[in-house]
Amino acid sequence: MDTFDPTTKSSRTLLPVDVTTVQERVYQSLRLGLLKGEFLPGEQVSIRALAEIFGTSPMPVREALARLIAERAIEQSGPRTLRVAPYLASDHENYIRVRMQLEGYAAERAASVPKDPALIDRLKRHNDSIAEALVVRDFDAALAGNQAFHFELYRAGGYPQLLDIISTLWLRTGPIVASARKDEAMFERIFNIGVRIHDDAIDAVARRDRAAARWAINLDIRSSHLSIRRFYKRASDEADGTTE
Amino acid sequence: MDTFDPTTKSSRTLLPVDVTTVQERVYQSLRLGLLKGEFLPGEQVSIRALAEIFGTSPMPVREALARLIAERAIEQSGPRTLRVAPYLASDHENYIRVRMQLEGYAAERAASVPKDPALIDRLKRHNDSIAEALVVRDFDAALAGNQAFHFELYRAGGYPQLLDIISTLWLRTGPIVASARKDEAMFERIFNIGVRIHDDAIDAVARRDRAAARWAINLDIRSSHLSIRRFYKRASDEADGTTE
DNA sequence: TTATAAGATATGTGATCACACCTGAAAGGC
DNA sequence: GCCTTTCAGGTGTGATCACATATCTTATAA
Repeated sequence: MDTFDPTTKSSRTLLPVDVTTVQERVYQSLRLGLLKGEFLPGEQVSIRALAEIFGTSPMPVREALARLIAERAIEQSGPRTLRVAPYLASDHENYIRVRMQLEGYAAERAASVPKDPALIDRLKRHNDSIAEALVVRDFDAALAGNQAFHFELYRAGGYPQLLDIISTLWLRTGPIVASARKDEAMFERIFNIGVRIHDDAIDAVARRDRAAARWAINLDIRSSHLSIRRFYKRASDEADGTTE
Repeated sequence: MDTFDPTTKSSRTLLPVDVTTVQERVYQSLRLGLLKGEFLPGEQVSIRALAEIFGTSPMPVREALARLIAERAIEQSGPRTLRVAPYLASDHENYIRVRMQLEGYAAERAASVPKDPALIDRLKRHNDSIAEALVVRDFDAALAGNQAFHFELYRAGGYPQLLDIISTLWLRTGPIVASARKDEAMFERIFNIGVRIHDDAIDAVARRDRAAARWAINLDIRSSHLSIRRFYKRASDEADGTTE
């Protein structure tokens, strides 16, 4: 057998090269960008412009965008125009309700799993990282920590399929939440409240109290939603004021 | 103004031509095929082969498949191989649980909406169409009627977003359910039971009994699931028997 | 100065080609 | 006869080109 067996030559320190497809990397990059708030809701995107940024041909971008369109993170606003899903008050309200159902259920599941001290520890660390990010006003890190906390919790429930659906919902609402960071004071307040609610959620999981876990997560979703809705309401009011 | 105004010339009887994109039609066609059971779970699909069937270039098929991959209806089983999502017992079990959460919630919502006799009438018609299809053993029609019934119900809940998520779940489990039709006796039994459960669901909606509506839909999902799981169990047992 | 029209630019969509790679069967050697 | 090798066909992937059309800019005329 003259084939190369990586296990016998592990001393070589040759790391496996990134073998994923270009399209996949573009997709992941766009996905991360959407979650980090690098795109504004309703912002128009162009295949060629993105291809230029990524340094690829338009082809991989096209397929990545096709996937994002299927996930409703990108939408076709016209015959030949693509844009990030915009903020629509009533639509967003519905997404929040669905998220409460799904994420509440996932939290319930996480709380009914056998006790896992390591899980509790990881959740606490994620939550601490949010608090630490807030004191240095690093909102990118706070956002990332929040996401890490929630998905750590949902992953504990043990449904990869459920996690999958939840993550597409985060992708849709991602730009909307992230771009509310323009109001730093509000953003800070959201996360300060969030950290406390997360503590309650951690307690609930530690006590294996399913109802309390669901309740905490639903409160977390709803409370941040209320602030964000107010943010967009104010923004649209101001826009009305300046145009007339 | 020399532009053509369709409203002033409506007497011409010229119907608006289908202006949708080729990619969109291919996508819808594949989607319908998956739901109708024209693809087997785990069946390998090829871009070029499908393009030949549709009479297009590979391009629109590529993008349509990219969308279906994002919806997890098609998956990449190898470096350069695409296939319809296969049946995996544990995965399917999880999908059923998620479906019960989501569709149960949608049914609950439909039952809490103001009374709508027209809705009840449409639901009854869909359910009758299943029963009628069964007596002539038209399983395609029964499958379509079942789908029409469920989505009519969920649509009544008034969450387009929720409907959207549910429909992607149906797309994933579609080939699995549809190809169980090979066992006609079992398929007939599933739908005979289903029709009765649907009656209960209709009653629940008419009475605006949210809990009963959720219970009926969950029973419908679970009961058909149990039969289908047994079908695949038997199929894999037989496969084991023939190979050894 | 304003409104209209014409041109330039940029858009997604579809087709075609090139490529690396995997999988199959057939041909060769033991 | 059985194993190995080789080669042909088919695969998704990426790049490039052509096209119709929407949008924005600029020039022209009132």
